Amino acid sequence: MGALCDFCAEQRSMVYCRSDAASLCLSCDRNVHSANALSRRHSRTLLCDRCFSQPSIVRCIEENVSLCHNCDWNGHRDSASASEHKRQTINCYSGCPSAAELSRIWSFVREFPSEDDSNCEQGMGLMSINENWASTCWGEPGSNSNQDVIMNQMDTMDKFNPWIGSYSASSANALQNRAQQADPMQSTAPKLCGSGTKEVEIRKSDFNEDFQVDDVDLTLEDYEELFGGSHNYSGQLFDDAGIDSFFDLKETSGANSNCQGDIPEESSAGCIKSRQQACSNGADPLPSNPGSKADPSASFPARQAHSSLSLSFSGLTGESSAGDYPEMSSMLLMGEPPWYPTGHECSSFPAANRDSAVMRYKEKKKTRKFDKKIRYASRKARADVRRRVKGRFVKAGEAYDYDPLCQTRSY
DNA sequence: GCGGCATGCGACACCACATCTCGGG
DNA sequence: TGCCCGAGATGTGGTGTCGCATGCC
Repeated sequence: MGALCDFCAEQRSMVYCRSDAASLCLSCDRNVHSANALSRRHSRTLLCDRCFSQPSIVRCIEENVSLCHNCDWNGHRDSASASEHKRQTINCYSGCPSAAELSRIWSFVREFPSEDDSNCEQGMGLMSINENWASTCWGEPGSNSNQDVIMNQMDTMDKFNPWIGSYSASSANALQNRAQQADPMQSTAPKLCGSGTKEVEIRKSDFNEDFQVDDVDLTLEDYEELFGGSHNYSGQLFDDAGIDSFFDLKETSGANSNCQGDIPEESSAGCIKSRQQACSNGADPLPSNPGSKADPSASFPARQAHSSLSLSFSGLTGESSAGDYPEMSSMLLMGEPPWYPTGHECSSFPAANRDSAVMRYKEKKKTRKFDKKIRYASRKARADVRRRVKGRFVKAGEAYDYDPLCQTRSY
């Protein structure tokens, strides 16, 4: 039995709307997202069958369950047999499709009740089933945002798999190995990376494209700051205090760590906090002014030189975009590929645990600071359709310059 | 090195009103 | 104890404004 619908609290929730941060039953999903043109653009996907709290990104054919990235990763990473499970990416959708349409795009789900579509104002006219989107397609494809990076990665995953729109753990591992083996800053030679089921040739140019190196936000140095100081503390990452306690530890011990030798005198937590502020800026992920506060690499020249793995993960981070792309922030976290730097002197940290810790840390940080939480969806819906003058709400009936129900704005 | 100016960016106020909360009957 | 009612508080999003930080001359 899954979670109840966040809206009616009666029906079992089936889909997850990231824009509303809500799990909804199909009926409420259609009602809520047929309210206006804006809400119709919300991208939704199936709810994870395991945690019932995150949007699912893949369908495990073997287990016949839809899984979010976290549950997928946790459920398939360890067992050799489980890792070979065939998984199919789950498309998201917008608009207010009928049950039949949903059944068409999610053919594996047999639970869609047939409902009358009459309550949808414009029905399928505005519906856009994003067949070509990967499971991490929150937002509009083609926009210059972090999700493109995710899309690239998902596309990359598909390349490793003979059947379109799906991937297996082996291919994910291949991608991971690809990230681990390729040194984008130096080597350009092709490398072979065994996937377990298929060998693929790794071209560094592809790798670089996927990584969006220039899009600086959270670099691997952050990871080193977070987890690289002394991995003897790894166990403490998994207690309730999570990464926060780790910060405390690092503040007291980081100076003596091999990995912290080049760190400026300010505390690691302080560094990260300042970076978060800079990253949360997000309005201009590519600051035109090098050396500005939004350029973390410029703030840490010593550490930049310290690590040859100063790749940017900016496109994958939640904090970089949560403010600007709230509807996709969580998805970014969940969709983050399970790679991480290896070969570093401090990389004795178990890889899987480390990835899990990173994910948990980001999730916690997101909910703590960067995700605007909509407490009352009804009020949001009301505000979405309320008319404004220069951004201010106006009385009903008064002249207005912004009609949210109209696609084109007049100023 | 210092001051003035320009620029960029974050924080915040503003607006209406449906909804929520809470105390009293 | 539970219900009802009314007053007050709350929250919602787009835009403009202000102040601070930074860079340049």
